[in-house]
Amino acid sequence: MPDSHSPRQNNILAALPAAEYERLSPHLELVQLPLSNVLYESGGELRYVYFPTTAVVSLVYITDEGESAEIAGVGNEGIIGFTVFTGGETMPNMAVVRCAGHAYRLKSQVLKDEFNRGGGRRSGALQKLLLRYMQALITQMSQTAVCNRHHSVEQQLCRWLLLSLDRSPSNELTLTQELIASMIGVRRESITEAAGKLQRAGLISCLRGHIIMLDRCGLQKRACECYQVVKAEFDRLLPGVDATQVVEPPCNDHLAASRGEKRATASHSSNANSPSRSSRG
Amino acid sequence: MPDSHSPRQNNILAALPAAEYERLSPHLELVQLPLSNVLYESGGELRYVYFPTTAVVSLVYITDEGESAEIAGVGNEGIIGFTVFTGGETMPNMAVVRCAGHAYRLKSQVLKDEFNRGGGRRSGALQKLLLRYMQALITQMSQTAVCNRHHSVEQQLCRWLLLSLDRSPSNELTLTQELIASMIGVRRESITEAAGKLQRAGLISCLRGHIIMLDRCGLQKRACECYQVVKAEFDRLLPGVDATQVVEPPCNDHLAASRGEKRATASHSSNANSPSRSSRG
DNA sequence: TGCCGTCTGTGCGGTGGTGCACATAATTCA
DNA sequence: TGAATTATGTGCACCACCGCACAGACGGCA
Repeated sequence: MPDSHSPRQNNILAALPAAEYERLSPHLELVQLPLSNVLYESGGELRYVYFPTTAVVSLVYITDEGESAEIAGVGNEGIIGFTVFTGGETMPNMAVVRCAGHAYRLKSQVLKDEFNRGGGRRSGALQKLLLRYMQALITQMSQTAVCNRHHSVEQQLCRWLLLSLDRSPSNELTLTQELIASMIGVRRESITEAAGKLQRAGLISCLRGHIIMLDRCGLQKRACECYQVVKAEFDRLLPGVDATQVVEPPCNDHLAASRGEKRATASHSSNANSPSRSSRG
Repeated sequence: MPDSHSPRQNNILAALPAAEYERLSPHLELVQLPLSNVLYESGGELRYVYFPTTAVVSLVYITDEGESAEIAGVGNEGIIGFTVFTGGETMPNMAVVRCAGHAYRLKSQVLKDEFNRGGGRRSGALQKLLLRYMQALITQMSQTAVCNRHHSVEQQLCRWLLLSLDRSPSNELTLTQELIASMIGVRRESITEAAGKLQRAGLISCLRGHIIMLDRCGLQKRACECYQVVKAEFDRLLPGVDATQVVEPPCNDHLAASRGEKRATASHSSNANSPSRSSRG
């Protein structure tokens, strides 16, 4: 909302100790990211890495048949362009701006140098932060895979909206159902139908490219577990500020705040327990 | 086939320069991994990391409803337990042995120390290798997500078989259709049906817990692009030996060897090269 | 040899999502 | 102000996969 920008609005940059931040700071460049802007293409190298502040970017894969699917989203908690420090340079997916906003960019080489710097035997704080973020990103991708396999469009829509709104400074998203459909990887009509249900239930309100969240708790109740799993891992792994930018009742009354004693039913550490897939629903 | 084991059968260990290998070597411990053995549970910490040689391990997530889905597989090209060096320690998924075999294990702390060592300003070879492997793993997870969304059970079965056989020293897999179903995340009957088709087409042969590949090229033709994408990234990112252990005609005649000019359809827009002029009101 | 447990194959109704066609509502623009 | 454009809502036939029930088939073992 405020017109003032600071790199510290990005959680990774915000968590850097002064010395490292000062080294990067002169190279950080504020850029505006309009909706649908492409930060890198499938197989394309990155001249810059991006630290979103208010923008949200999707990692998207397009199949040979032209179908699309979002792999993960990146907001002010993360960075676009990890291939720069993992060393592979390119990826088979692309990065598209899903929510317009701002980001700070940095020449890839600058990040690479700082990542490998880690003077002495203690590795640098930036490296530690980026590695932890990588793990959080992996969790998000894993959950996308699971969600794509097992959960309904409505559940996925709820998860997607919540994860997007967690990264948004307001209760509103500016994007069309068509765009959401291409992210979740289903028909536009399927989103219309699911959104209609949520609307009739008073959870959201849709108006030509604007979606307003009216009842966060309601959305959480309809979302699949994937939302909580991802959010919990982000909160656990990533430093400082809660990803949820807007102040809101935490709504944890009915949610398993103490997640983590799930398995156990299926298998025990010893061995020979094939992961069973018992009942459905 | 040979009864002799060596840590160098794992590609990461094989690619280590002598000095680093010698440091790790005394701590490497050969372990046998029977089918369905669980290396770590959801949310469980790892006392050891594992470098598979002949075993193949799946990262699997079990939903609250008891449904399972494989996130990625790890064979002799990789390592189980990356959370040790990303710093998060635990993950919401579990690691299960999908193909019985051997692996070398290493105390987590030893790996952590070596990872962070990187004496001087050049980071260590192990760190470089592990980071590149992370990227390959991420590609695999991404493709799992895409595949779960858009491709048929038959296509996914082909992909899964190929990726498993690439890591196997023979043309045969020892596992039941039930197990495959739990990995792909579908009913056992769906696998039976798809496998039946492949069998009638003469591509594979199934006999009570044994699957033999008869026609690799035929499988590749029926698999979705995901197999090629993952394999190409593994070949590109990971050092040395081709993951395919068995000598086999490469079968690249009909496959798009020159992948990489795909995207474009969805969105365009010039790259975010223009620094925002609103950088300060 | 015959029994039994496990693995594989098959049929059938049900359902969630698809692909298409088209109606209606909001926004832009002439 | 009206027309063109874009976004959303709805109906319908279709299909892949599900859940269930059950039949055969193979292998281990007494």
